[in-house]
Amino acid sequence: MDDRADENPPSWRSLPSWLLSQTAGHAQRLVGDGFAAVGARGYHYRLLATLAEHGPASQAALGRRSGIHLSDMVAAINELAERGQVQRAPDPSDRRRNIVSLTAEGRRQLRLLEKELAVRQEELLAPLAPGEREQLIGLLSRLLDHHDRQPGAAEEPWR
Amino acid sequence: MDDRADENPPSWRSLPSWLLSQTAGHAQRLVGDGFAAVGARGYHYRLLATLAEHGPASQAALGRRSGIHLSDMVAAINELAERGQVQRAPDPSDRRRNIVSLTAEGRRQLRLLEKELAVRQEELLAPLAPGEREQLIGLLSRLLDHHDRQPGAAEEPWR
DNA sequence: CACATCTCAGTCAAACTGATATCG
DNA sequence: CCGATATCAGTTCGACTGAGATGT
Repeated sequence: MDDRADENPPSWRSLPSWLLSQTAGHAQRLVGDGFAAVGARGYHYRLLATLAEHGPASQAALGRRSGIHLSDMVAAINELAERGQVQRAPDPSDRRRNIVSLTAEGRRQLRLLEKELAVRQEELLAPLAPGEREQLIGLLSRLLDHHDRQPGAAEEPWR
Repeated sequence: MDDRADENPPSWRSLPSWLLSQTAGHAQRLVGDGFAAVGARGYHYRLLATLAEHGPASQAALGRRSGIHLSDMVAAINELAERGQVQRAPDPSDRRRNIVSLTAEGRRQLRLLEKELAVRQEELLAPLAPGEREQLIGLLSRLLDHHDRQPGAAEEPWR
């Protein structure tokens, strides 16, 4: 009695914040599916990539660099260790620490993940021409830089 | 012994999918804070806006138009009803249905939310010039259109 | 003692699944 | 019996909080 062709786009559909969360949703689904196809999650990739870039590190340092919460590191590292992609070893010079390092298997997995990632970025940006992709990346980068540096700026007289 | 100035940006920071989810995160925080300042959530706004645009409707129809899951509608409508912003009444012509409609209070709240929303969009896009904002909106709209129409195209032979 | 590190347990928000009762 | 509607209960995922044990 009431629907079918009552699909006129809702008023909020062109709000920047809405566009961002919706496209981000699609992006996460695409990339998430890609990772899942290789039995991984996004944070696994971030962890492996961080290890490849900076070399072995304690869990705390890894957390700082990869932006993964310390409390989630335990489980994440366990998962990677079960699959033989990383290796945990006590730090002889500081017994509080576990030194986490990439294994050969981990390097192989990272290459797989990077391949998947590239495919999915392509899928994500499919409707855009090369120049437009650059534009988008540039605009988003500026937004991100701005808001990463101004965590809550202005507003409150802050304490 | 190992960090401090080891903050060179991670390799994935310029991936479109990463930029999207990070900026979307900031956007949701901004908008969410704005709504919270008036005691509301995002889905409250969507509900009120949908009612204002299409008029009174059953919960099922509301769900379809606002993109809110039926299973979440009960709670959402309860919350709005408690605040006197919407009103539930049985549909005389179909006793399965509740007809939900906006109250005067609901219209007032909607105006407040729209004002907050505008302020936060401005904050979100602060670093961009007017022309750039249009560019961004255009590019994101095209991505969203594309992926909304191709829910997962190809792949599975669908059932 | 203050502080860093690792671990575990629990919260929260948003989107989703499944089951049930009711009604047309 | 099929299908839509409303409700309730539970799950998943990510990001986060808090508390603890251990070590420097």
